[in-house]
Amino acid sequence: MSEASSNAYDVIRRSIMEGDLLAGQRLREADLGRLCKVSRTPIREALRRLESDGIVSITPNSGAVVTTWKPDELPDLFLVRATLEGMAAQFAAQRRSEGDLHALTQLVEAMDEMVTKAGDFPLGDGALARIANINREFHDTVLSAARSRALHDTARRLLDASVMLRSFTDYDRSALERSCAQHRELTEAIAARDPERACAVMRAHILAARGGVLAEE
Amino acid sequence: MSEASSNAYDVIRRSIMEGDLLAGQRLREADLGRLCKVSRTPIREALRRLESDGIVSITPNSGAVVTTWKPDELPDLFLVRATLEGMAAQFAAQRRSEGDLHALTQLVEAMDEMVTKAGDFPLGDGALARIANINREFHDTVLSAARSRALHDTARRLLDASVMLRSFTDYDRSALERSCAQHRELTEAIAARDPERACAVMRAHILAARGGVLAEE
DNA sequence: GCACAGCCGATTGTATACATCAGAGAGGTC
DNA sequence: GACCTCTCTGATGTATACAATCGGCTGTGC
Repeated sequence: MSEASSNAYDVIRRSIMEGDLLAGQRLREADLGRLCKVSRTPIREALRRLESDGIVSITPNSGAVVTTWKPDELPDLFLVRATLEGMAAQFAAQRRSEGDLHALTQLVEAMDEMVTKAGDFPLGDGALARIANINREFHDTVLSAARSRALHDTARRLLDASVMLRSFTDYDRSALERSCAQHRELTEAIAARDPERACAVMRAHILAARGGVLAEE
Repeated sequence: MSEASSNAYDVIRRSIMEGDLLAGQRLREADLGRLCKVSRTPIREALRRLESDGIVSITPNSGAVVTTWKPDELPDLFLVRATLEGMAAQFAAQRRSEGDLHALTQLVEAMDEMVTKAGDFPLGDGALARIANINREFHDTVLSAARSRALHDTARRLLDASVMLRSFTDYDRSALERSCAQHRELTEAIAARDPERACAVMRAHILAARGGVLAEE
């Protein structure tokens, strides 16, 4: 797995996260093999890992597709995410290092810049993909700062699933600015080692996204 | 994956859950292949799935071992589990079917019988493995009754990790009886469609197990 | 006696060939 | 014309052969 397999895993995962492969799309092993320039064996291992990550669904003897979520499953998804990441924010406020804080601050700045300097709305795919990527890294950094293997491994799956939904797609300027402001406030709470506030801000932040997804239906 | 691979997955998983393969033990592909009577290919796929399930750890070019948990990781593990399964119990109280209730009742009866008719303590491995299995099924049934894919998929990993710890190992009679009583009370709360109580009982139940694990150190 | 380099066995990683299965499409029957 | 069945194609599932890598052992030099 040292090279071909983990490389294939990264390539496929990125393709899904960045929206090149859309939900429901069929993933043929031979095609992916050509894409990653390896044989089917490491591709199959990558697909199995992605399945357990929850972003690919495999039907025996039939093949793999990018995982789809039914609209009525989304409220629970975001609620569970809000609970877990809220707990992570709480722990992060208690256990963070200076390095964590530095990383969070940089990610807040980067996202702020992307949003404020953004041109006309709706944004192009490139800009949205970059913003989504920064957003994902921010949340992942909070999860790491919580210093809990159980929490990190568990919450990352849900974070990935949310990013996959591309619920940013038709975010308008005000929604993105609110999101930035919440990231900034969360970073402040973590910097101030205020666990309750960090938890509350994170919950509010994710439940806001939940509201946005529900409104799309 | 229709046959050999999923079969290998089940065999290895059961072996770990039932304590035949202990934490930290090396899992050689060739050995497992002989055990399951298949070639290394499906074994490798099973191991990759088990890794993402969190019960096997794979080091590239080095091999797979049964996942170990450091003592200082356990409090968080049980706390996250308590939160997720508490939420599941809450949803189960709201969304359960009559079938769910029937299954829970039967599992409570089965566990009760195992514990009350149990002979001298400490119990033998066989009796403990059966009790652990019923316990696992009970919790899994609650997760299913919550009717939430995000919650079920997420919480099952932590449940498996807890079962793997075999924290029952030196449960005495009183601890097992308390566990049974809590299962019974939880079933009552779910039957009565009382979400807050169901959540509270589940949290108390899991945090009791957490206390037991911590006391072992 | 100790440290280090190089070899060797064992194990994992990858590619390929073959077996098996699901689904689409043609052809036939009612 | 609708439906059923059969075949056939393309994909996945498995086994095996080969390549790459790791860890321990041995033997040498100091």
